[in-house]
Amino acid sequence: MEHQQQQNQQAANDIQDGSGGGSGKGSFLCRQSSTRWTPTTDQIRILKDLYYNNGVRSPSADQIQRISARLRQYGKIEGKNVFYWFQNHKARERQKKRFNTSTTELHHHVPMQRPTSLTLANNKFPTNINSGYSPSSSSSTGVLTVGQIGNYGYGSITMEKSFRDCSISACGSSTASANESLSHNFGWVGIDPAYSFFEPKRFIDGIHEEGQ
Amino acid sequence: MEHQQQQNQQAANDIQDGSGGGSGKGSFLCRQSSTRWTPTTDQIRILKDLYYNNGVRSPSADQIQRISARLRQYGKIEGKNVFYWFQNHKARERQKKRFNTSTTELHHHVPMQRPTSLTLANNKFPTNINSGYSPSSSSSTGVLTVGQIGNYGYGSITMEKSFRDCSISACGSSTASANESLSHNFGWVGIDPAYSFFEPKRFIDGIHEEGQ
DNA sequence: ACGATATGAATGAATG
DNA sequence: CATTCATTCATATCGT
Repeated sequence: MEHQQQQNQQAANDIQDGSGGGSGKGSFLCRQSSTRWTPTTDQIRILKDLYYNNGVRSPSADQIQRISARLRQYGKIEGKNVFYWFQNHKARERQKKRFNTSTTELHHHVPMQRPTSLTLANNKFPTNINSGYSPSSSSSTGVLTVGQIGNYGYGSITMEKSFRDCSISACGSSTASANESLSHNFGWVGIDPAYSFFEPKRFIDGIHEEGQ
Repeated sequence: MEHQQQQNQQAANDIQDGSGGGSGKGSFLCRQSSTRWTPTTDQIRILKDLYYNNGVRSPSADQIQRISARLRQYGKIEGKNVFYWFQNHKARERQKKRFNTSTTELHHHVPMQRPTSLTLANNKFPTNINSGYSPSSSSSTGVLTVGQIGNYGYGSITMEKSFRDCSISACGSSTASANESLSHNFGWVGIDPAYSFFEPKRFIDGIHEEGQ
């Protein structure tokens, strides 16, 4: 994300122990050969391309097959990886948005349906996530228009992070009003502290065993 | 926290690294200090308060907004910081507990990178967060905090989208092989407008193999 | 300075 | 589609 961290660890493909027998995760050097898919840079690039430049959000099973087949040349990959990738990418995008926007007026769905494309003339649906994105219903509507997507080049997808700003507001008051005591005025968090009752699950710490 | 280590260094400061000429690590011109959020003591205190005294473990997006807004008084913070904080705190607590639980001679296979048993029994409960305020029985002084948020400097977070993507896709053609992304027609992705929906379950299920 | 540890951030995989 | 868990990377800090 902000700054790719483990993206460089697997620049080459063939990360995960492609060796059939194995599970030789113990191998030094190649860490991560464990169970989880480690996308290569090429794979990620293509996935993002599909996501941002082609509006692919929830590819159909069929598309997933094709995509994974295509990505397989850059490294080991399975259909589910593609599936999860899109799911996660989309979910996190939305989630982040949710963190930082007010909830007071949350309109759940803006019934904005992306044109079934094929209009190729004025077909200019949001090319980047910043612009209005089509909420729901983007699921595999025939988005692609095999003909031409136009929009080559990543001119717009560069949302980057654009560091908030350099202003470092002090917000002094180190101890000024940092006195939220607690147990009483947490209305601002949304929990209801007014009653002494509490959720057994939450408080009884040693019990809720999340085996999972 | 576990045993506060940097708790004192940024007591009031205006968020880490005033840098400027600091050299050292920052040394980036305007880059408001490091890339990563460094919670202030007040922020941590409140977070722990919520965690231990109010049972907040996985705040909803809604709560995250409120919390981060509230914490912003004490320093720069974004929703994702709160989100990650709770995620991490919960996860690590669980991790530690895991060790503790299997106190039996589990010596074999401890893939953990850091047992970190050092601060184990120190602070896993509401006992003392650090500051000297009394948690549960805080005589409910009219704290009022919620009512008026100072909100000094930045009224608007304006944190753009703050997304990933910067990593590779944009212009860095690392391996040069995957060049079809931009100048390609994605016909290979297939456009199956007809049946669009796709059962994840079915797909995932049949996919769960592969492992080799 | 280094090495170890604590912890913020990211993301694959699941589950509801 | 939302949430959560597990893992892992990255970096700030501290101890020696």
